[in-house]
Amino acid sequence: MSELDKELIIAARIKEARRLSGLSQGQVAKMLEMHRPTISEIEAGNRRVSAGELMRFAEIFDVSVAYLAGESPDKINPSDPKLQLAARELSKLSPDALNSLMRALAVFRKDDDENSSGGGNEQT
Amino acid sequence: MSELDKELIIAARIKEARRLSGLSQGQVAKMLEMHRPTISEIEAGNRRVSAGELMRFAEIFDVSVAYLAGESPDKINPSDPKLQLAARELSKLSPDALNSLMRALAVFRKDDDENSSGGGNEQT
DNA sequence: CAGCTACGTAAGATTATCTTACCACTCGGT
DNA sequence: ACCGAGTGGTAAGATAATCTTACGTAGCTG
Repeated sequence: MSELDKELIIAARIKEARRLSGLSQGQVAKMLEMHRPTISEIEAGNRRVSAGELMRFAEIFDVSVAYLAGESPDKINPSDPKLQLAARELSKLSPDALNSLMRALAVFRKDDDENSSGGGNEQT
Repeated sequence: MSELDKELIIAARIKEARRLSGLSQGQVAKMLEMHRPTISEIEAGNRRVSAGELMRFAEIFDVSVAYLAGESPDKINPSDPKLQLAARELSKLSPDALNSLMRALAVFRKDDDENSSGGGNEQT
Protein backbone atom coordinates (compact mmCIF):
# COMPACT_ATOMS: atom_id res chain seq x y z
CA MET A 1 0.00 0.00 0.00
CA SER A 2 1.39 3.36 -0.99
CA GLU A 3 1.74 6.22 1.39
CA LEU A 4 -0.79 8.22 -0.55
CA ASP A 5 -3.29 5.43 -0.03
CA LYS A 6 -2.62 5.56 3.69
CA GLU A 7 -3.18 9.29 3.78
CA LEU A 8 -6.44 8.92 1.93
CA ILE A 9 -7.63 6.26 4.34
CA ILE A 10 -6.75 8.48 7.25
CA ALA A 11 -8.61 11.37 5.65
CA ALA A 12 -11.70 9.23 5.23
CA ARG A 13 -11.46 7.93 8.77
CA ILE A 14 -11.20 11.43 10.16
CA LYS A 15 -14.27 12.50 8.26
CA GLU A 16 -16.17 9.43 9.38
CA ALA A 17 -15.13 9.82 13.00
CA ARG A 18 -16.03 13.50 13.02
CA ARG A 19 -19.48 12.80 11.67
CA LEU A 20 -20.07 9.98 14.11
CA SER A 21 -19.01 12.32 16.87
CA GLY A 22 -21.66 14.78 15.78
CA LEU A 23 -19.15 17.58 15.36
CA SER A 24 -19.03 20.13 12.56
CA GLN A 25 -15.85 21.08 10.76
CA GLY A 26 -16.05 24.46 12.43
CA GLN A 27 -16.24 22.96 15.90
CA VAL A 28 -13.31 20.68 15.23
CA ALA A 29 -11.34 23.55 13.80
CA LYS A 30 -11.87 25.55 16.95
CA MET A 31 -10.93 22.64 19.21
CA LEU A 32 -7.74 22.03 17.31
CA GLU A 33 -7.00 25.70 16.76
CA MET A 34 -7.08 25.27 13.03
CA HIS A 35 -9.00 27.10 10.35
CA ARG A 36 -12.15 25.51 9.07
CA PRO A 37 -10.94 25.20 5.46
CA THR A 38 -8.00 23.22 6.78
CA ILE A 39 -10.38 20.60 8.15
CA SER A 40 -12.20 20.57 4.86
CA GLU A 41 -9.00 19.97 2.91
CA ILE A 42 -7.82 17.33 5.33
CA GLU A 43 -11.03 15.37 4.96
CA ALA A 44 -10.85 15.72 1.21
CA GLY A 45 -7.38 14.23 1.27
CA ASN A 46 -5.83 17.36 -0.18
CA ARG A 47 -3.86 18.16 2.93
CA ARG A 48 -1.81 15.84 5.04
CA VAL A 49 -2.11 15.60 8.77
CA SER A 50 0.96 15.44 10.93
CA ALA A 51 1.34 12.65 13.45
CA GLY A 52 0.68 15.05 16.28
CA GLU A 53 -2.43 16.31 14.59
CA LEU A 54 -3.59 12.74 14.13
CA MET A 55 -3.29 12.22 17.86
CA ARG A 56 -5.29 15.35 18.54
CA PHE A 57 -8.00 14.16 16.20
CA ALA A 58 -8.04 10.84 18.02
CA GLU A 59 -8.36 12.73 21.29
CA ILE A 60 -11.32 14.89 20.40
CA PHE A 61 -13.12 12.02 18.70
CA ASP A 62 -12.15 9.74 21.56
CA VAL A 63 -10.87 6.99 19.31
CA SER A 64 -7.49 5.33 19.02
CA VAL A 65 -4.92 6.55 16.54
CA ALA A 66 -4.85 2.99 15.25
CA TYR A 67 -8.45 3.36 14.20
CA LEU A 68 -7.84 6.63 12.39
CA ALA A 69 -4.87 5.00 10.72
CA GLY A 70 -6.94 2.00 9.66
CA GLU A 71 -4.38 -0.31 11.18
CA SER A 72 -4.96 -4.04 10.87
CA PRO A 73 -7.30 -5.43 13.52
CA ASP A 74 -4.88 -7.73 15.32
CA LYS A 75 -2.73 -4.76 16.19
CA ILE A 76 -5.34 -2.39 17.47
CA ASN A 77 -7.00 -2.06 20.82
CA PRO A 78 -9.31 -4.82 21.94
CA SER A 79 -12.46 -2.75 21.80
CA ASP A 80 -14.03 -1.77 18.52
CA PRO A 81 -13.24 1.90 17.83
CA LYS A 82 -16.79 2.43 16.80
CA LEU A 83 -17.75 1.32 20.28
CA GLN A 84 -15.56 4.06 21.67
CA LEU A 85 -17.49 6.56 19.63
CA ALA A 86 -20.73 4.96 20.68
CA ALA A 87 -19.81 5.05 24.34
CA ARG A 88 -18.91 8.70 24.00
CA GLU A 89 -22.36 9.39 22.64
CA LEU A 90 -23.99 7.28 25.30
CA SER A 91 -22.28 9.19 28.06
CA LYS A 92 -24.14 12.29 26.93
CA LEU A 93 -27.57 10.78 27.24
CA SER A 94 -29.75 11.10 30.29
CA PRO A 95 -30.19 7.94 32.42
CA ASP A 96 -33.76 7.55 31.22
CA ALA A 97 -32.74 7.86 27.62
CA LEU A 98 -30.00 5.33 28.23
CA ASN A 99 -32.46 2.84 29.68
CA SER A 100 -34.77 3.28 26.71
CA LEU A 101 -31.88 2.77 24.40
CA MET A 102 -30.86 -0.38 26.19
CA ARG A 103 -34.28 -1.86 25.59
CA ALA A 104 -34.10 -0.84 21.97
CA LEU A 105 -30.70 -2.44 21.70
CA ALA A 106 -32.11 -5.75 22.87
CA VAL A 107 -34.43 -5.67 19.89
CA PHE A 108 -31.64 -4.75 17.53
CA ARG A 109 -29.54 -7.57 18.83
CA LYS A 110 -32.26 -10.09 18.32
CA ASP A 111 -32.58 -9.08 14.66
CA ASP A 112 -28.85 -9.19 14.30
CA ASP A 113 -28.48 -12.66 15.72
CA GLU A 114 -30.68 -14.10 13.03
CA ASN A 115 -28.34 -12.82 10.36
CA SER A 116 -25.30 -13.79 12.39
CA SER A 117 -22.74 -11.21 11.39
CA GLY A 118 -20.01 -11.35 13.94
CA GLY A 119 -18.54 -7.99 15.17
CA GLY A 120 -15.47 -6.26 14.08
CA ASN A 121 -15.09 -3.17 12.03
CA GLU A 122 -14.89 -3.10 8.32
CA GLN A 123 -11.35 -2.90 7.17
CA THR A 124 -10.45 -1.90 3.66
CA MET B 1 -0.45 18.08 26.43
CA SER B 2 0.40 20.39 23.57
CA GLU B 3 0.74 19.25 20.03
CA LEU B 4 4.40 20.14 20.02
CA ASP B 5 4.90 17.81 22.96
CA LYS B 6 3.21 15.04 21.03
CA GLU B 7 5.44 15.60 18.05
CA LEU B 8 8.51 15.49 20.25
CA ILE B 9 7.39 12.24 21.84
CA ILE B 10 6.82 10.75 18.42
CA ALA B 11 10.24 11.91 17.30
CA ALA B 12 11.85 10.25 20.30
CA ARG B 13 9.89 7.07 19.75
CA ILE B 14 10.94 6.89 16.13
CA LYS B 15 14.56 7.29 17.09
CA GLU B 16 14.24 4.67 19.80
CA ALA B 17 12.42 2.23 17.54
CA ARG B 18 14.96 2.68 14.77
CA ARG B 19 17.85 1.94 17.10
CA LEU B 20 16.09 -1.10 18.53
CA SER B 21 15.56 -2.29 14.98
CA GLY B 22 19.29 -2.02 14.34
CA LEU B 23 18.81 0.25 11.36
CA SER B 24 20.86 3.29 10.44
CA GLN B 25 19.28 6.55 9.37
CA GLY B 26 20.56 5.89 5.88
CA GLN B 27 18.89 2.51 5.68
CA VAL B 28 15.61 3.90 6.90
CA ALA B 29 15.86 6.77 4.46
CA LYS B 30 16.30 4.33 1.60
CA MET B 31 13.41 2.16 2.72
CA LEU B 32 11.06 5.10 2.99
CA GLU B 33 12.45 6.85 -0.08
CA MET B 34 13.50 9.84 1.95
CA HIS B 35 16.80 11.64 2.24
CA ARG B 36 18.96 10.85 5.20
CA PRO B 37 18.95 14.41 6.60
CA THR B 38 15.20 14.17 6.68
CA ILE B 39 15.43 11.24 9.07
CA SER B 40 17.92 13.14 11.15
CA GLU B 41 15.63 16.16 11.39
CA ILE B 42 12.62 14.02 12.17
CA GLU B 43 14.40 12.32 15.04
CA ALA B 44 15.59 15.67 16.31
CA GLY B 45 12.03 16.90 16.37
CA ASN B 46 12.76 19.64 13.87
CA ARG B 47 10.59 18.15 11.17
CA ARG B 48 7.12 16.81 11.52
CA VAL B 49 6.05 13.43 10.23
CA SER B 50 2.79 13.04 8.40
CA ALA B 51 0.28 10.45 9.55
CA GLY B 52 1.07 8.31 6.53
CA GLU B 53 4.77 8.53 7.24
CA LEU B 54 4.13 7.49 10.81
CA MET B 55 2.43 4.37 9.54
CA ARG B 56 5.37 3.60 7.27
CA PHE B 57 7.76 3.98 10.18
CA ALA B 58 5.60 1.62 12.21
CA GLU B 59 5.75 -0.86 9.32
CA ILE B 60 9.49 -0.98 8.89
CA PHE B 61 10.14 -1.05 12.62
CA ASP B 62 7.39 -3.62 13.05
CA VAL B 63 5.67 -1.75 15.84
CA SER B 64 2.17 -0.35 16.19
CA VAL B 65 1.41 3.25 15.43
CA ALA B 66 0.02 3.43 18.95
CA TYR B 67 3.50 2.68 20.25
CA LEU B 68 5.13 5.36 18.13
CA ALA B 69 2.45 7.76 19.28
CA GLY B 70 2.96 6.77 22.92
CA GLU B 71 -0.73 6.11 23.25
CA SER B 72 -2.13 4.54 26.39
CA PRO B 73 -3.44 1.01 25.85
CA ASP B 74 -7.14 1.30 26.62
CA LYS B 75 -8.75 4.63 26.04
CA ILE B 76 -12.30 3.74 26.94
CA ASN B 77 -13.02 3.00 30.57
CA PRO B 78 -16.25 4.65 31.48
CA SER B 79 -16.76 4.85 35.23
CA ASP B 80 -20.49 4.36 34.80
CA PRO B 81 -21.24 0.62 34.93
CA LYS B 82 -24.31 1.29 32.87
CA LEU B 83 -22.08 2.39 30.04
CA GLN B 84 -20.09 -0.80 30.29
CA LEU B 85 -23.27 -2.76 30.05
CA ALA B 86 -24.37 -0.69 27.08
CA ALA B 87 -21.02 -1.20 25.43
CA ARG B 88 -21.42 -4.95 25.81
CA GLU B 89 -24.74 -4.73 24.06
CA LEU B 90 -23.30 -2.56 21.34
CA SER B 91 -20.54 -5.04 20.72
CA LYS B 92 -23.14 -7.56 19.65
CA LEU B 93 -24.49 -5.38 16.88
CA SER B 94 -23.47 -5.68 13.28
CA PRO B 95 -21.33 -2.82 11.95
CA ASP B 96 -24.24 -1.58 9.88
CA ALA B 97 -26.59 -1.56 12.79
CA LEU B 98 -24.02 0.20 14.88
CA ASN B 99 -23.58 2.86 12.25
CA SER B 100 -27.29 3.44 12.06
CA LEU B 101 -27.47 3.71 15.79
CA MET B 102 -24.60 6.17 15.88
CA ARG B 103 -26.32 8.46 13.45
CA ALA B 104 -29.47 8.24 15.48
CA LEU B 105 -27.55 9.09 18.61
CA ALA B 106 -26.00 12.11 16.94
CA VAL B 107 -29.47 13.40 16.22
CA PHE B 108 -30.57 12.79 19.80
CA ARG B 109 -27.68 14.72 21.15
CA LYS B 110 -28.19 17.60 18.80
CA ASP B 111 -31.68 18.03 20.12
CA ASP B 112 -30.73 18.48 23.75
CA ASP B 113 -27.41 20.12 23.11
CA GLU B 114 -28.56 22.95 20.89
CA ASN B 115 -27.38 25.71 23.23
CA SER B 116 -23.68 24.90 23.48
CA SER B 117 -20.99 26.16 21.13
CA GLY B 118 -23.06 25.95 18.01
CA GLY B 119 -22.44 29.47 16.84
CA GLY B 120 -19.52 31.57 15.82
CA ASN B 121 -18.43 29.41 12.99
CA GLU B 122 -17.15 31.74 10.33
CA GLN B 123 -14.23 34.04 10.73
CA THR B 124 -14.39 37.56 12.06
C1' DC C 1 -37.42 35.62 0.88
C1' DA C 2 -33.97 36.58 4.72
C1' DG C 3 -30.88 34.70 7.87
C1' DC C 4 -28.20 31.04 9.59
C1' DT C 5 -25.04 27.16 9.56
C1' DA C 6 -22.24 23.91 7.15
C1' DC C 7 -19.10 22.94 3.59
C1' DG C 8 -16.15 23.53 -0.52
C1' DT C 9 -12.67 26.10 -2.96
C1' DA C 10 -9.56 29.93 -4.95
C1' DA C 11 -5.33 32.87 -4.55
C1' DG C 12 -1.65 35.32 -2.65
C1' DA C 13 1.24 35.41 1.52
C1' DT C 14 3.70 32.61 4.52
C1' DT C 15 6.11 28.70 6.15
C1' DA C 16 7.90 24.13 5.98
C1' DT C 17 10.27 20.75 3.43
C1' DC C 18 13.56 19.08 0.05
C1' DT C 19 18.10 18.55 -1.87
C1' DT C 20 22.79 19.08 -1.98
C1' DA C 21 26.77 19.89 0.37
C1' DC C 22 30.00 20.16 4.09
C1' DC C 23 31.32 19.06 8.88
C1' DA C 24 32.87 16.10 12.84
C1' DC C 25 33.20 11.63 14.94
C1' DT C 26 34.03 6.54 15.14
C1' DC C 27 35.97 2.21 13.90
C1' DG C 28 38.97 -1.36 11.46
C1' DG C 29 42.54 -2.25 8.57
C1' DT C 30 47.25 -1.20 6.94
C1' DA D 1 49.25 7.58 12.59
C1' DC D 2 46.83 7.56 8.21
C1' DC D 3 43.14 6.28 5.43
C1' DG D 4 38.48 4.98 3.84
C1' DA D 5 33.94 3.79 4.89
C1' DG D 6 29.99 4.42 7.68
C1' DT D 7 27.11 7.29 10.73
C1' DG D 8 24.88 11.32 12.07
C1' DG D 9 24.23 16.62 12.61
C1' DT D 10 23.47 21.01 10.20
C1' DA D 11 23.38 25.04 6.59
C1' DA D 12 21.27 27.37 2.52
C1' DG D 13 18.86 28.19 -1.56
C1' DA D 14 15.26 26.09 -4.39
C1' DT D 15 10.97 23.96 -4.13
C1' DA D 16 6.54 22.69 -2.41
C1' DA D 17 3.13 22.73 1.06
C1' DT D 18 0.28 25.16 4.17
C1' DC D 19 -2.12 29.16 5.99
C1' DT D 20 -5.42 32.87 5.83
C1' DT D 21 -8.92 35.43 3.90
C1' DA D 22 -12.58 35.69 0.96
C1' DC D 23 -16.32 34.24 -1.86
C1' DG D 24 -19.78 30.74 -3.55
C1' DT D 25 -23.24 27.09 -2.95
C1' DA D 26 -26.65 24.24 -0.59
C1' DG D 27 -29.90 23.03 3.05
C1' DC D 28 -32.89 24.33 6.61
C1' DT D 29 -36.07 27.55 9.46
C1' DG D 30 -39.21 31.20 10.45
